[in-house]
Amino acid sequence: MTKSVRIAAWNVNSLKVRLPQVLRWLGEQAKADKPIDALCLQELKMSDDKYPHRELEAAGYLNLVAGQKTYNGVAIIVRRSALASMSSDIETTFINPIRNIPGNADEQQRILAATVCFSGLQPLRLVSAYFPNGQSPDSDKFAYKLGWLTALENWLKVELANNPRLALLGDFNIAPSDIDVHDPSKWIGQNLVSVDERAAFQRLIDLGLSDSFRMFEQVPKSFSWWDYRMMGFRRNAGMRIDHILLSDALKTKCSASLIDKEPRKWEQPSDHAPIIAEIQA
DNA sequence: ATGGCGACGTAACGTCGA
Repeated sequence: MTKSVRIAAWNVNSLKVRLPQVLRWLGEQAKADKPIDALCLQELKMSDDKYPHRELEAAGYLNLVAGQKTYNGVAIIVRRSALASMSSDIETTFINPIRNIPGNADEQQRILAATVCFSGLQPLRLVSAYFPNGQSPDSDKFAYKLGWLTALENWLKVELANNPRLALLGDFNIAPSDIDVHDPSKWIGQNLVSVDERAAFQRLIDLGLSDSFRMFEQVPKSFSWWDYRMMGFRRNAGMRIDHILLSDALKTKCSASLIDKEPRKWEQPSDHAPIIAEIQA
């Protein structure tokens, strides 16, 4: 019997508001016999003490959290029954956890990494990432974004050497190519698509990471984020800025990569859709 | 069409996201 896991990422834009949808999505995926074994969340917008451990544990998931009030905040959620040993202990489930980029002092909670051992699979190194937005190329926030990207690249080089089976999942706030933008002519040089950001994305690829989504045939105009304004979703005026990057060792094991637009259609949705990659043993 | 939506904090709007 072939063993596989589904790993996913979702920028929920406030877990306080979106918890019911996270639970619904996890439940529907499981019911459809496509359970999510690991879910990396971004933009929790809550401190650690507000995290809904109880509700998610009751649904069968264990949680590692790097929270922050108001902005940012990331988590890794794993399905207990998919683990190699059905632990209920966070310390033994999430091995070698890392919060933030080592050596890069930052108040903003944007990186959470841990190694997880699923039943039937070699250990997986999961990195839940919320890249800075950048606001606009002439802003201080953009300079922060570029500095952060360099720090990430330098850290991941080491992390990949130590953990060959690595997945980087989350909201990259970069549309890697013009086909990831609904109207590229309107976006030339702007935040999310600028030459500097795309060069930084390419440097991550050059470390030995692959954009799992582009390993498979996809329908044109596939996006992961749509502006709440201007009826962005209804017009499919979106961007593909959420990604699952896989190391070479995982790339060969990946059997599917997709964006699930369904939750974006629900009442009071996040502006991002969840993304999924399937990894075979 | 440069604001439009939505969440947050603090208490009727400003700030931020992308």
